[in-house]
Amino acid sequence: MSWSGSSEGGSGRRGYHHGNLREALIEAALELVGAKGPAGFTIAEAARLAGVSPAAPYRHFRDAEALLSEVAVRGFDLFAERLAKAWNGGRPQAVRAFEDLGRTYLAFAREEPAYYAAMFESRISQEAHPELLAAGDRAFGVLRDAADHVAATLPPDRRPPSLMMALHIWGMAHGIASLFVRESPSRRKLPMAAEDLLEAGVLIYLQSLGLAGGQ
Amino acid sequence: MSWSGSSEGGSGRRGYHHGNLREALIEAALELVGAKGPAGFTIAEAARLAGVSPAAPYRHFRDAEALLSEVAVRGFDLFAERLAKAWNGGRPQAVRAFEDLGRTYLAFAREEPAYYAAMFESRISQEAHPELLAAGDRAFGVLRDAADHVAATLPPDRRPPSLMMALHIWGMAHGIASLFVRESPSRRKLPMAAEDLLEAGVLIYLQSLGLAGGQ
DNA sequence: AACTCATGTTAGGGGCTTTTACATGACTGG
DNA sequence: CCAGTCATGTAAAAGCCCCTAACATGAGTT
Repeated sequence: MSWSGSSEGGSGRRGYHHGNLREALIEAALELVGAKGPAGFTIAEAARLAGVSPAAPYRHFRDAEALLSEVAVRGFDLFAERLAKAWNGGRPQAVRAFEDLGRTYLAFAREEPAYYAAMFESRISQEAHPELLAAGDRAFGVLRDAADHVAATLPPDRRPPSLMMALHIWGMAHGIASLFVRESPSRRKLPMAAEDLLEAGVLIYLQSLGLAGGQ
Repeated sequence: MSWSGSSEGGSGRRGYHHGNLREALIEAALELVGAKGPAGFTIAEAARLAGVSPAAPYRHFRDAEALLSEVAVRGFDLFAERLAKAWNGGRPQAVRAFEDLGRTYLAFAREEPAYYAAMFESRISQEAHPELLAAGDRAFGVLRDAADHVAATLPPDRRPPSLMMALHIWGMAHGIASLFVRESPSRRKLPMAAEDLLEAGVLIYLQSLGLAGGQ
């Protein structure tokens, strides 16, 4: 047989060796997780999508969890990048930029369900994949810095611990994302967009700390 | 062979027929989910724990998801019960009781990881199991009522929409539970107990709405 | 041109899912 | 009391997946 000729579907192969299997598998995994959730993804099917035998992936990943973990790491990196862009060093207005961070959090969950699922819904043991924890920390670091920056606009005697602020906002954003943005279709209905819900929550929270909320 | 005699380990059987297989399977599933996460649970192993053949569970549950869904429903019911007990109609002090609700949320995630995982980390399609959605709504109803009650202590002109309040608190509680209480061992370390983190967050939030926070 | 080794393949053991046909025995009405 | 019925169990089997081992290929190196 040997379909070594040409006409490959983008991430195809050119002969016995694929040439870029590792990347092709990551792409395939992302696609599958997006379509069927982290539980629906299988190594065998990813291999099928990449056009190789079911055993080939094991040359590049110890097991299915390792592949999923790589997807999650990339997700965290992309997430951190988007968050950093939204924050933009707190310019032009720190509080406003802080709120944008929240919108961006939810937008990521909404627009990148596959990454989001791999990152937060795939039950990967962090022990076995320390780089995952590191990638997560990089993403949280953006939020942490932003909280620092915002807190610093207050006089020292009324300044809250910025780590606590960051954790509160992260928690609310993550909770709203998990409950109302992600999850299967026809999830619980909200009377408002999740983004607006979060923005209101963040505003109420910041107001309490003495940080003027927009108006 | 026929081990139909006596001496069963609690959920044993007494002959060809188990006698209480449905319940035994639910218990087994709960145990397995607690030990290995929703992904680690299998019908075959639950059947093994119950002492029946791998096909027997299908007399009681359409498939693995249906069994897991039943576990989740029971989890939501237990959750609602605990939340209602913590709220206790808002007595003796509404705001204080409201904070207890938050502690109870996290306590549930901490003390009932198996139920919590089945409820929130098992990716069951709500379409296929509408009773799950209903059970979840019953639990959220407690929070909703509490928010109503707390909001009503404010004069109408400064009264926030109680549904929004409930959603904010639910989101923060759920986010903190998901990020810092559940998840595998050695999860991200916090500088404080998750319960205290949440309580602080709720206090800050309520304060902003003009609801005196404890002191 | 021969060698080496990363990267593929085939084959296979073991496990899970779910269905189908069959077995058992608890209950029920004559 | 006894036969019939049906819920609930079992065994067998097809299909899929995981992961490993032994072997094949061919790209890059010397």
